Amino acid sequence: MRIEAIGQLPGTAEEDELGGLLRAAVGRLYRRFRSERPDGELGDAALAVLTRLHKHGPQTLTALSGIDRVSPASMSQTVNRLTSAGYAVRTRDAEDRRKVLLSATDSGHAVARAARAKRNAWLDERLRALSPEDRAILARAAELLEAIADS
Amino acid sequence: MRIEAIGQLPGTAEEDELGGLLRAAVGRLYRRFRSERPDGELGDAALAVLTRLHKHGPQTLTALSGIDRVSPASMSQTVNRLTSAGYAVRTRDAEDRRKVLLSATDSGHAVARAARAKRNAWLDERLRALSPEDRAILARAAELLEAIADS
DNA sequence: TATTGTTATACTCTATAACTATA
DNA sequence: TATAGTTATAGAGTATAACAATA
Repeated sequence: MRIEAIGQLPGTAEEDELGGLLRAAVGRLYRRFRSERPDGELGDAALAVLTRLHKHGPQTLTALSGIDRVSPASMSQTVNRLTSAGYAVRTRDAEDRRKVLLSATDSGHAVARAARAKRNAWLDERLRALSPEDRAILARAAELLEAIADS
Repeated sequence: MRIEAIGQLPGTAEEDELGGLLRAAVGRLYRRFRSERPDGELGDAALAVLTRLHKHGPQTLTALSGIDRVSPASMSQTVNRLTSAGYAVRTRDAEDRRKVLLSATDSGHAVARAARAKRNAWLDERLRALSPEDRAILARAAELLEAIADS
């Protein structure tokens, strides 16, 4: 606990506080999202991968693991849950046979659509209650947060 | 930049899409936060609880589980990790002996301070790179996201 | 040798069910 | 009976280490 010595300088207090507030808000909202999961459905990591395959088409395992900053080993296991459920398939790349392309199956696409509709219902309801200005702020914030996650 | 859509046709596809974009951004950033965890440190759930005890003082178990929308059983186990590490203590409420008050220990407070400094370093760096306008947007967005998580 | 992916193992986080203790 | 909390058990998600296959 010697790191206590790292004090926050007065001049940087505001943005320091923004970091803490942002982290807390993202953490709480993420856990809230997770708590909305209906029984027997895919977990959040698997659904995020399936949604990506649904929206952006086939991807290699390494690409998927890079996107979520997760180890390839971890992503391989998440993909196992999708293939076991019949929502995705592995295809060997013909040109570079080390690579594996993941694709959503027909039922995978259907599940991705349905899950989004169900799981975002309560979020959409809350967004509709906001002013157009606040929605615009959140739209811009979503872009900024994605950019930060990408960096 | 979707922010230009202010005042245009609220009620249709745009806010629908906002929900999906917001969920994706929050999910990706949360996983990014989690990937920054140094080896041997507390997990994100345990650190979130410790940070809360550090900032807001002693709380009952039920209160903590309500804040993170987690079952009391789950929170009890998260608290077990904190007490095992010596970062928090349980105290029986004298007036209602069913209740348990959780408090951060001295080393718990120190860890909360240190962990915040270490884990937010890269986030603070990215926030400093933004324009004051974008930081203001994120500050307001943090409030909105907290309010949504609370609702 | 380097890259791509997998399996084995272990830890965190979460849930439900069954339980104790107190009100 | 109702409330506050715990323990037991199981599943999702993650990591590292060790491995195989291909380039």
